[in-house]
Amino acid sequence: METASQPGLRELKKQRIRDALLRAALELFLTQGYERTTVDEITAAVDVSQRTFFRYYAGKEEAVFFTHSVAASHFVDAVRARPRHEAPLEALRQAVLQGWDGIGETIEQIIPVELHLRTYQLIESTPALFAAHLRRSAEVEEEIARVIAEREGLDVDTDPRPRVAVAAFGGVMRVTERLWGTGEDISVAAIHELTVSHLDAVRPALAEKWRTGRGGTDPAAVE
Amino acid sequence: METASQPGLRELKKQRIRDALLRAALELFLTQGYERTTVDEITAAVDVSQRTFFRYYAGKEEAVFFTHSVAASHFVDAVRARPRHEAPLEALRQAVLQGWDGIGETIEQIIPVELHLRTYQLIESTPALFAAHLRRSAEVEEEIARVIAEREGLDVDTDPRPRVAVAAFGGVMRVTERLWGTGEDISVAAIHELTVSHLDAVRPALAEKWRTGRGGTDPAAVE
DNA sequence: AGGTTAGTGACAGCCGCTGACAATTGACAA
DNA sequence: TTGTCAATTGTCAGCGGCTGTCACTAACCT
Repeated sequence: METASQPGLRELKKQRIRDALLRAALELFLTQGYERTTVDEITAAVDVSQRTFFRYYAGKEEAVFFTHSVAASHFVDAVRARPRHEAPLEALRQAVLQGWDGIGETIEQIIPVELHLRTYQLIESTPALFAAHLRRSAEVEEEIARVIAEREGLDVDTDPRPRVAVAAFGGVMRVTERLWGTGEDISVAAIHELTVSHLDAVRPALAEKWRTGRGGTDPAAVE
Repeated sequence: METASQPGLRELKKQRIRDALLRAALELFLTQGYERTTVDEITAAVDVSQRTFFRYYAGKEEAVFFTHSVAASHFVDAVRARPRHEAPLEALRQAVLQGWDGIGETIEQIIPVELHLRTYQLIESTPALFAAHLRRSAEVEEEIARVIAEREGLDVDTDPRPRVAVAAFGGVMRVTERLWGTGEDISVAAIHELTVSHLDAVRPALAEKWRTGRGGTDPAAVE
């Protein structure tokens, strides 16, 4: 139950193993593929027993999403920190962009950012991981919906708008991630740009008259 | 390679086994829970070998989503059949409602509709199934996005609007399903009503000024 | 009737994952 | 330092999902 006072040899060892397992797992997943990598291979690379792996991570899946969990909670915090005068969609937009831009500082303490960014490619190309990713995203969205409801002084169980807004936003974020993750350029700049252009396309996309504003670079179309 | 010409004894037997396995599986899943039901239990109930189950269904998961696949392709067809003058969102809305209202005729030929509707509760309460459901939905959405793009004479890879519109719409549909599937009333009427109210809440939810239109029953708020 | 082929059962085996227990090793006090 | 206690690990056994293989049975076709 210690945080940063006296790491202790025991705690240090644990941290080292946890980290080694994570790196070994990700590296193997990224080179051989997720399914083709067995837990035995991972533990062999770190020289611990298979059982030990499962003591640190609930399964292969959890290793893949370890850094994603960190990023997700940063995102939730970012939404909470947005000024109240911002409209919900605007707050979400800023929080996401903020999350991406700060992904370096957030993740680098655990693993090289590049490794983290590559996991998106892995996730998008591995059905089982893609499914898990969507499920996790859904959980985050439920949390965000409650935050938004609180911001606006609403009850999530009475007013559908918080969940609806977050669901629509989340849907767009996921197509954005997918396009980015299946493309070649996995840079932060690329995801930032894609996010902006997709969010700018939301209102035009929901409008009746698509023939009006062309493409996704038209900012104030409709309404 | 036959369709409906001469069923043949062989084909009949296969159909009987496929159906028996499906019913047994769903019934067991719904009574004992998905994870707590083993394939051996399912095959024991039908009196075939475990191996045979895997010859008909890729896994337990596929059995759960068997009828969902049928419903999904009906939905895609419905979108294709919508008149071209309808705005994308309107076409999607009509197609979904149409799909729900006709779910009886669609599914009843395979299993009792009630069994199908109950699978939603199972899916929403089983993380592994929920994840799989989201993944499948994402696949359908990609297909729908292409249909919408074609309707509007656009290129999905150039204009972000088709995917964005479908993603936002899909996100809302999934929160709708979730609310419905975790509630008590799993009637078709209930999902129809929830769908309508959530879709009506989309535009208000994406507006800047939430303080204006209250709740999700305000039809023409904003814009 | 008899050869062909589809479909099944039986068996072996891999892999993810879990429970149980013994062995090891760090933490802490005498 | 040394002994005790508690935390961590390795080992072993086993379940369940899933797959490959192969012999066997039963439907199909002439």
